[in-house]
Amino acid sequence: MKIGELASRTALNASAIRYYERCGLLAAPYRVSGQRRYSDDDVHRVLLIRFASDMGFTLGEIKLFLSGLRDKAPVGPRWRKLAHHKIKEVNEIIQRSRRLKSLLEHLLQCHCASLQVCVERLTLSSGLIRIPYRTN
Amino acid sequence: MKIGELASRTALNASAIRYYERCGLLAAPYRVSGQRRYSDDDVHRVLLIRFASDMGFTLGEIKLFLSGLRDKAPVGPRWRKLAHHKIKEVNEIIQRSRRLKSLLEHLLQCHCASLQVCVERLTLSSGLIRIPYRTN
DNA sequence: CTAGAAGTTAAAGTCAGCTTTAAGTCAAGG
DNA sequence: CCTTGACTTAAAGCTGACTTTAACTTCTAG
Repeated sequence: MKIGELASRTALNASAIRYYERCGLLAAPYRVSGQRRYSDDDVHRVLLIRFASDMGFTLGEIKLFLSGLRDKAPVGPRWRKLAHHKIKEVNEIIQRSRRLKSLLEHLLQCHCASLQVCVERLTLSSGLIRIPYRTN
Repeated sequence: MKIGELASRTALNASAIRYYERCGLLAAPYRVSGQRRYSDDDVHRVLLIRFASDMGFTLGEIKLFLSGLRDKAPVGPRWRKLAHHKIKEVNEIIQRSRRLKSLLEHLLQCHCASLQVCVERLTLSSGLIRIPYRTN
């Protein structure tokens, strides 16, 4: 199939697919008079990339993960390390999201005189905000 | 306090604080011979901004939220709408994160011959990847 | 008084992840 | 044959959230 079909099958823009190729996420496909031709395998690969990207992986990480997929060995140690690291990150995201959710829910149903008061009370008492956890 | 102290107290760069001011997230503070002077209230406000930003709010959203905070009325309908919308978003993030986590955990402990096989099995059978859910 | 740290500005740079543009080439239908 | 739409490239543009730079001024310690 040509790039247009791959694009519509993966709900991506053709330019995004070319971009992935430039980034080394997709191998250069064979061509018919200059035009790229793809297989069903490529559809799967692109969908996998998109999934990972939706999940918050950077293209660089995805490239690493996929290079782990190429060599048909069982899951290697470099790959495992990456995965463990990502699981930690994902756990943090889940925890922080839950905190945010309860903050928002409280703000929606509380009976404070004003948001100002309410947020102040929350942020001062719960330690939600006072502790800087940005580590970069 | 001067901008440097506010910056170190909030673990931000002074330039970020000036940027927030330019964006309308912080009011222009009073000045002593041209230099900005801040109060403890400003520390709280900046920490609140940083928290929200860490939580994935855009600066535009934070501006809206904070403008809701300024008028000392109880939580207004515009604010409530915003909060409801954000809760939905956060729920999605949590769900997707959980799916990613179990995918990663499975990949780490499964006994597939290779990652290739394992991922293929998962992505083909579970619907994890085949259904495009990017709606933008 | 003076060095140097910290403040000021506007404007440009950075990063990711694409998209858009410009200027073409190729393919398919009438 | 001609048009139209899909393809090609390199390079520039976009968005968000800052950071960096350049060229100053102001504060502070010795």
